[in-house]
Amino acid sequence: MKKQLETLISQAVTVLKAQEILPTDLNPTVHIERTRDTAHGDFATNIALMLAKPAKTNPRQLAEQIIAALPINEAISKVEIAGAGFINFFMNSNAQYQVIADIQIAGENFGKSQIGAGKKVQVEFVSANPTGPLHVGHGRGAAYGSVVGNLLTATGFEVHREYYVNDAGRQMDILATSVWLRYLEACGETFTFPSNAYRGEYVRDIAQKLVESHGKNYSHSTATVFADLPLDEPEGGNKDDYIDALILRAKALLNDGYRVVFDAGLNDILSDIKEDLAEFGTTYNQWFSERSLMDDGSIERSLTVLKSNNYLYQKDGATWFKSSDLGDEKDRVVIRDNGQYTYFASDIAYHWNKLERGFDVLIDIWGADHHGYIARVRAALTALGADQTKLNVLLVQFANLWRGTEKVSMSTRSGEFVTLRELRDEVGRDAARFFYVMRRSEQHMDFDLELAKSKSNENPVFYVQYAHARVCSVFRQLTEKGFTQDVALGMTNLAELTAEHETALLTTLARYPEVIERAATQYEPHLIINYLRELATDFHTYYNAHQFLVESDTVRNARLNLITAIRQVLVNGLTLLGISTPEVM
RNA sequence: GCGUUUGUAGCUCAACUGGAUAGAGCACCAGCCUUCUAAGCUGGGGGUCGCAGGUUCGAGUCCUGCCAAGCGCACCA
Repeated sequence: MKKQLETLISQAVTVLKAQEILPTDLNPTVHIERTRDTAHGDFATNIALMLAKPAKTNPRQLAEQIIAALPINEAISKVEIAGAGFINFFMNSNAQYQVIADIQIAGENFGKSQIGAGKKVQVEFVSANPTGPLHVGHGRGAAYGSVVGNLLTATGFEVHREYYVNDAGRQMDILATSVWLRYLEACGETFTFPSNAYRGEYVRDIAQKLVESHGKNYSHSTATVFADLPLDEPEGGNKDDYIDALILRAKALLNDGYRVVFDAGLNDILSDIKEDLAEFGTTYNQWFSERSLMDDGSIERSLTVLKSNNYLYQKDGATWFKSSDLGDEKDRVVIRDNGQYTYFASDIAYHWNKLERGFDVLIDIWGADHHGYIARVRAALTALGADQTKLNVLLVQFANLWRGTEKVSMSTRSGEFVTLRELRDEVGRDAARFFYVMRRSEQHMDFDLELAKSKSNENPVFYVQYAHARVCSVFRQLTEKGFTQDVALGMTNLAELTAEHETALLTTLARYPEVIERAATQYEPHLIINYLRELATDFHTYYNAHQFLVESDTVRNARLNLITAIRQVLVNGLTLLGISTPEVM
C-alpha cells in the first residue's frame, strides 16, 4: 500500500513537471509514512513541504496541485491537506481487510521480499579467538549477527555466514604454551604459572585430556623448561618478553610435539565454540581458517601486491604498511622484526579473499573495541586496488553485565567471566537472544542477569510468546466447544471486524512487511522486537475486550481468521529472531 | 590529547532517518479473574530530549562548540 502511494505521488509529480509547475530537473524521493494519529488518516506525505521552495510556491497550494494531479485509485477514500502542507490519505475501509488474505496465502513467507535481488552478502560475525570459551560479550554479536543474516535472507539476499577462526598467531601460541605448562603440572612438575598465560580452568581440562591420550610423552623437567629465561613481570621483568621466551622454549623442546599440544588446545576450544553457537541457534556456512591463508600463500601474495603498489617500507627491522596515506591515523606493521606476520597482515589477506570470492557486500560485525581497526582495513583494500565501499562494518557495543545492583567485571585472561553457556543455562536461549537484540547494537547495553533469569512477567520475551500461546489456546477451546474453523466463511465476512481493536490490529499486521524491510536495510533487528511487542499488546488488549468464540458463525470465523493471521505474523517474527513459539505456556 | 560510540520519564530503552501533541516496559498509585490461560487488561501521575549557539517552513534527529560516560589510540588479537 505504501509502495502504491509512492508510485501515485511520483506520477503526480511527473504530471506537474509536464505542466511546468515543478522544475523538470527535480527528482524528489517520495516519502510516505504511516500517521501516528488516526485523525491524520492512514498515510501521509511531506512532499509538498519539500518541493515548495524549488517550485517557488507555498506548500499548501502545491499540495492542492499535487492532489489534483493524483491518479484515481479506488483504495483511497479521501485525501486531505493538513497542517503546514501535509497530504493525508484515508484508505478505503474494505482495503484494510486484504491483509488477512495476504497473510493466509503467503503464510511463513509473509513479510519476505526480494529487495535484495539475489545479491551476494557475506556476514562475518563473532570470530572470537579460540583461546577460551565464548563469554556473554560474544553472545550479543552472535545474536545480532545471526538475526541480521536471517533478515537479509528474508529480503532476498543470498547470505553467506562465516566465522573467521584465528588459529594462527601469537595468542594461539600463548594458549598452546599455557596448555603445555598445565600439562607439565599434571605430570607432577611445580613452578610459578606465567602472569600472561591463560589461567582459565578449561586450560587444565585440555591438559588433563592430553595426559590421558599421550601420557608423559611431552613432559620435561622444570629445570630444563625454565633455564635461562628472562624475568616475569611480578619479578620485575616484562610479561610479554617472558611469555614469548616460553613459547620459543616450548617449540624448541617439543619439536613436532608442539603442533600436537597446539592442536589439542585449538580443537578442544573450537569444537566447544561450535557446539555452543549451534545450541544458541547461530549457524554458519563456513569456518574460515586464518592458518589456511598462511599455508596457501595468500598473505604473502597480498603483501607482494601492496609492495608493488608502493605501500610497504622497512623501519626498525619491521615491514610497515603506509595506511596513513589512505585515511588511517598512522602506518601499521605487517611483518614484525622477528619475521612473524601481524594479525593485521592476515586480515588484509582475509578481506581481499572475501572480495575475490565475489561477494557484492561484506558485513563485518565487530565488538566496539575494534573500531579503530576499520580505517586500516579500508586502507588496505584500497591499496590492493579493491573496492572498499563494499565493506560494511557494524559495531556492537559491549553489554555491561549486572547481577542485580552489582556490576560483573570480566577479563578473559584472568578467567573471571560469565560464559555464554552459563548465560544460556541460566536464562534460556529464547530470553538470551531476545535481550541481546532488544536494543540498537550501537547502544551501550545493561544486561541484568537477575532480570533475564526471572521466569516472571518482567521478562518481555514471555509477553510475546504468550500472545502466540493464547491464540493456540483459543483453537484448543474451539475444538472443545465442538466448533470447527471455516476459513472461507470467515474470509467472506471480514467486514464483521469493525471494532476499534480489530481495525488497529489490521493496521499493525499490514505494517509487518515494512518493519522487516526497514530492519533489514538498516541492520536493526531491534525494530522486530519493538514491533512484536506492539502486536502482542494489541492482541492481549483485543483478547480482554472481546470474546472470539461467539455463537455467530460469521463473526466467530472472521475473528478466527484475524487471530490466525496474528499467530502467523508472531511466528514469522519470532522465527527471524531465532526464538521459539511455544503453543502452551 | 586525538578518534569513536552514547547522553530522551526515577530505572532500562523507542521514536518510521528532518515532520504534526516525544512514546513503551519496569517501578509507583487505583481498579479488573463464575467468562477463549491474570505470564493478561483498564486508568493515573510523571520530560528544560546533557548544555549553548546555528541551519529552515519545521530539530530529540543535521552543523559547530562545550560537559559527561564507555571503548580505542601495540612489532596483541
